[in-house]
Amino acid sequence: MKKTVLIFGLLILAVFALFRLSTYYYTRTDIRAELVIASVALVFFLIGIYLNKRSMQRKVKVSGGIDRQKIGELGLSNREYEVLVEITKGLSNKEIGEKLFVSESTVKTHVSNVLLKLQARRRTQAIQIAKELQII
Amino acid sequence: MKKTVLIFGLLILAVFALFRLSTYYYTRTDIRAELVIASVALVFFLIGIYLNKRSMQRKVKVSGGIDRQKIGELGLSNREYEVLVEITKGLSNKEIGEKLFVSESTVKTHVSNVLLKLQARRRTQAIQIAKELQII
DNA sequence: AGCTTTTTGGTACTTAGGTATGAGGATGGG
DNA sequence: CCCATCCTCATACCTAAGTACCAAAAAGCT
Repeated sequence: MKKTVLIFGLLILAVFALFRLSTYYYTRTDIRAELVIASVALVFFLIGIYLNKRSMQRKVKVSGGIDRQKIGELGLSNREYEVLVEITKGLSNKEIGEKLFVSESTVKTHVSNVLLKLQARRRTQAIQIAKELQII
Repeated sequence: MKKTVLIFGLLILAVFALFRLSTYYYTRTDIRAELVIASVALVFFLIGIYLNKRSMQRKVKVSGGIDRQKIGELGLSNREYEVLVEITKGLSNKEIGEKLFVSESTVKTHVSNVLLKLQARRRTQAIQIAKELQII
């Protein structure tokens, strides 16, 4: 957040400096006015692209981020969430057990709890719901 | 594609007109030069944002589009693909049957074929693979 | 018309997924 | 220390998913 403020402050300063500079060139020198206007136009064009790209990137990050708060609201425990993640990768209960070093029974228990908390009837539905809630 | 060319052509014309207009005001009238420069800056700033937004949207569309060609390469038939889509929505075989007005047996056959063609062992894995291949 | 692919559906069987219930060990807060 | 929560695992049971094999109607193509 501090970085954002800093960048924007510097940007505004630079814009102001450019503005002063252009009027200076316009009044005090004999450089052609078209050149001044054209360069100002170019610089602001680039600034527009830059700012827009920044805001777009932020949007992508937000939409691609996972909502950790919602995981808490749903009452999903650590282990349950881990199991959910493996489910979305398409693993079977057995494979999940091997990956997390627990028995298949344990995985089944976790899966059952996950389905309950996500209000899903099948693991495929859990995948869909988890995606909608942006917790994966 | 024609629309894009048209828009860009109009844009370039508008920019050129603006440029001529600004130099005209600058040389022939007594409007303050700062105003001219500032408005040119503003316009080009907005143009920068607009163009950037357009290109971004195109990117999003490309990344969000589904690869129909790949569906053909995989040998997935119409019905099989429809079933795959319903699988990714989290429906059971029975529900898919009701939605597509066929028996559960038929759905099972289609699912089996889909798994074979996607080289998946489970429907959850099929979801994952289909996503990677950008088929859904 | 003859051929291929698709779509449909069935039976029989195996495996995976999911539920219910209980229970013991680990952890952390009051 | 006690209680709640989490994690672990097991048994028993039922349902859904998936496989194998077959078969017939429908659609497309040459």
